[in-house]
Amino acid sequence: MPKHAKEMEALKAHLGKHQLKYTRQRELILDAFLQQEHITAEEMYHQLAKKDPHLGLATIYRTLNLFCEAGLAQARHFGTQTQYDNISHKGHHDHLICTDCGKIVEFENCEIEKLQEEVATRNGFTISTHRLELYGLCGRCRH
Amino acid sequence: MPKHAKEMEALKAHLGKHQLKYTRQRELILDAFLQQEHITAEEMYHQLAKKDPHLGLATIYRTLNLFCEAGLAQARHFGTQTQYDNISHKGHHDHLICTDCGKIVEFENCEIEKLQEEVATRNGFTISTHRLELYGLCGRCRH
DNA sequence: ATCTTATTGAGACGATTTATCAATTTCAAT
DNA sequence: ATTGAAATTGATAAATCGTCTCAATAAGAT
Repeated sequence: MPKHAKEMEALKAHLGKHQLKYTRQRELILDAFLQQEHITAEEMYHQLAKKDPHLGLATIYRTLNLFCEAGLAQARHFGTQTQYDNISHKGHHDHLICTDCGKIVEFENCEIEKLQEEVATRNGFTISTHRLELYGLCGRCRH
Repeated sequence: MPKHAKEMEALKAHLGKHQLKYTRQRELILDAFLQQEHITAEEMYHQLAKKDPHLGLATIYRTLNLFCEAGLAQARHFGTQTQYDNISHKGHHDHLICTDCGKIVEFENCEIEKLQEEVATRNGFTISTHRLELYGLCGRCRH
């Protein structure tokens, strides 16, 4: 049984529903993508540079956007680049960031997420992912 | 007394501290900016196109970035563009963002903020600001 | 008023992403 | 297995967004 059978089925379902085709390139990109928490198109391009067949950068972009439409990925614009987040790893997108030394601490808090759901429901939204960043000074930099 | 006296003072304080100058352009852009919840550089460029003096797009970008450094604005990347959020009266700015149509709903939730403080304290951080974005589908786009 | 320094506007530039298009591949129907 | 219509690919051109450059101008201290 392949490593990412569940996600591969989800992709195939989406392809079938939209008269799209299952290609070797899409399989390669899916495999690489599911091993990451998040990745940019450029990073993936270099990661897969040596694979056969050779993958063009345009194909990487097209395929990552396809994953977004299929519900496997979510694009997030950070700085000048676009990060493609792996939805199946979701839940760990929260960060404490020290504005002085740049230190980043990851955390997860179920209570906050419950409250987020409440806010979303109250506004008619269905949340697929979120991003929470707390900026401040870490213990060492406060002195 | 000018409409945005408080914010203008905050800007002047920042300018003074960094040997920067208070120009007619910066005043115009500040006035326009404070009347918005959030705006892109391009939108502001068109809004101010008829003003005297004429404002170059580069100046708009430079000035909005200056506002970020001065703590009056916060940049947020959505879609292909950068939104500059007005954080001058609200100390924070939380968003529900529809990933389909781009609709943005603003909200605030004291309980979430209390929990954020707890997380920060537990990790030795002192928070100065934060960013919370919930991504998903709005009611209209869910069908 | 003068002088130093920051700022401006216009356009060049750089980085990222999308559009174009001929050649190739998929896949359903023979 | 072969065929053939339709989707996909890779290379590159083009578009988009934001920053950089630089000569001219404006701010503000002396």
